[in-house]
Amino acid sequence: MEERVKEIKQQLSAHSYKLTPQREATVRVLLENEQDHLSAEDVYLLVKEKAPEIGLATVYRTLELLSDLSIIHKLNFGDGVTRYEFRAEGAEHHHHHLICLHCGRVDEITDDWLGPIENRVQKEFDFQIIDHRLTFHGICHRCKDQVKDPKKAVSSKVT
Amino acid sequence: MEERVKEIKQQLSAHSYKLTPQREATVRVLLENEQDHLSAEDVYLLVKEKAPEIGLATVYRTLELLSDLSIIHKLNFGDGVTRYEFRAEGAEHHHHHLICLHCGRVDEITDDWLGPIENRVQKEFDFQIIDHRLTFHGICHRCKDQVKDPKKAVSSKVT
DNA sequence: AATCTAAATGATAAAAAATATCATTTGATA
DNA sequence: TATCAAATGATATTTTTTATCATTTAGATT
Ligand SMILES: [Mn+2]
Ligand SMILES: [Mn+2]
Ligand SMILES: [Zn+2]
Ligand SMILES: [Zn+2]
Repeated sequence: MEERVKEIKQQLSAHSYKLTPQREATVRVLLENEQDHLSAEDVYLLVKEKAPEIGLATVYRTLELLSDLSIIHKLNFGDGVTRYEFRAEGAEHHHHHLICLHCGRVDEITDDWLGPIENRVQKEFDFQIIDHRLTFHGICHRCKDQVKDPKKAVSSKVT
Repeated sequence: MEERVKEIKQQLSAHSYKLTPQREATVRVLLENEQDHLSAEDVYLLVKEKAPEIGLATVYRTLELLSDLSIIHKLNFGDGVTRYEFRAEGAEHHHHHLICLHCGRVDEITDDWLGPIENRVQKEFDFQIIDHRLTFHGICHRCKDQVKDPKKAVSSKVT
């Protein structure tokens, strides 16, 4: 935790940004909720608990900054809000997500399974891949017994 | 074109919805721009050209209806607006997209390349897949000569 | 053809998310 | 300690989407 914060401080200084108390509080909230996918509003409410004077705009600005520096990733699960998550250590690409249409939970595939497909894309489309987004929508293992007809679980509300 | 419209009319009636003039105009705009990925605002402006009296709310309602009936797909390319496209004939799943970070163009992979990965997901995660979203961000074949260092083309603005 | 009625529409208000503005504060450096 | 660009907080504004509601319409029923 402390090491991660220090590391981020260095990443910021490397680009001559300061790790202000507000930024540090935001970073800590993100680290403490690393397995979640928090929205800016989520982060704001959590940061307020430890730094009540922080403004929403600062949270947005900090998230944007961390995203620009590739310290965190911006995510969009099609529910109308941008979500954020820490980027794993050496992760080259976004990892994959499994979104349950029944309970809403989000699971992760942290290994990159797209290698072979990306080779095909580069070859067949002459498209140089920089990053990707892969999300599966379906029924998670926790819900499978409660869902009789999975085909009826509509994903049309999700983009 | 006429057959497609008639077919959609039947899909609507099957759920006791009417193909009103406004809905038909909207459907025609979507059909005439089938290879694009139009936003609601885009559709609205195009529909206005042939049916100037239409209201924006009606366009939103129509797009939502067509999406609920799985006649069109809702898309989110992380640029802040929801986009829409006709669903291909027998398409089970969303097709894949290649988004160029340099020119913004969107190309498509209409074949479903995710079969093997989906099998792994179902097996290893006990997750029953209903649909998926796969997008690649990178440099398209048209732009590759203009982009010296593709690694620098940042995708951090995109969710 | 005239009447009826639920569905659909258009205008517009409201909500929700994100960004812009600007006066004030802060923190690294001299 | 004084300086000053960077950062912040409050809040206005923009943008996208949804909700509300009075009015109109399409299609069924006489
Ligand atoms: Mn994740
Ligand atoms: Mn497409
Ligand atoms: Zn579930
Ligand atoms: Zn391009």
